[in-house]
Amino acid sequence: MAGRNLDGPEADALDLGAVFRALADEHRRSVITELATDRSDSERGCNSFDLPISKQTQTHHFRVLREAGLIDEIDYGNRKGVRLRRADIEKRFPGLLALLEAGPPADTAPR
Amino acid sequence: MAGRNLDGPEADALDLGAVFRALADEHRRSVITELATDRSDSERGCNSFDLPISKQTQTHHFRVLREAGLIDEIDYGNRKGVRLRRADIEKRFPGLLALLEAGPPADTAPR
DNA sequence: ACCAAGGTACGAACAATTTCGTACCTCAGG
DNA sequence: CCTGAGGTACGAAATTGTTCGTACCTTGGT
Repeated sequence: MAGRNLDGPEADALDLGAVFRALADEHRRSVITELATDRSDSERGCNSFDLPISKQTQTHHFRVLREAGLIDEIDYGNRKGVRLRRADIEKRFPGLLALLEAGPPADTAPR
Repeated sequence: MAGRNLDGPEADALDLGAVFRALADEHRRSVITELATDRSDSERGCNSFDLPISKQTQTHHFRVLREAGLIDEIDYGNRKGVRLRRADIEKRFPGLLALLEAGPPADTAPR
């Protein structure tokens, strides 16, 4: 079965406020950072991120990410797939994903 | 008298989480967007943004922006100046400020 | 010395967010 | 058909964030 896409906003309707609010949470930002780092943009399982939070809370966070337009969620009934909306994000907010990769505190510059 | 700079984080220590949390609020984002749009980077008075909130709340928001490293606050005693830390932001998170100018919902594409 | 304007400190009220418990749904595999 | 794994719905508790009232500080002007 092909799995049905749960709907988020159109590419042109991505709202910077919603995106920043979504990325303000550490758990959600770590998910997007991980997705952004994988240049193959392959679909990931929802539980492949091992977040240190309950599954109910994960449901909440993935919903926030989808409603912000950052990910697609594919519903297979008893499991769920996640895919980064890289093209849409890059079109609307070019460079945003690159920031996430540059995000971690500068431990890379030990003077 | 020259005014004393209130201290925020070093340029290298800017944290993406703190920055996103700071920009997640509409009032704070509007301030940074306004500063980012002005390429002269001149110092602004704190009350030149006419935010629809009380001055106590403004104090709170400007403090959040300073602690995130986005602005410098210059204390003159009975009034305060604000300046965007453009160079530091661009160094640590290149392209971030450009996103703010591209931020408003796409009303510019009426098909 | 006084006052008004701009700003801060502290604290409380209010609102939003994060988290999880309980109960339930869906599908794959015996 | 039963069970287990993965996921959602709903609601409540806890945490965090926003807002402002009251009181106070600082400086420039009168």
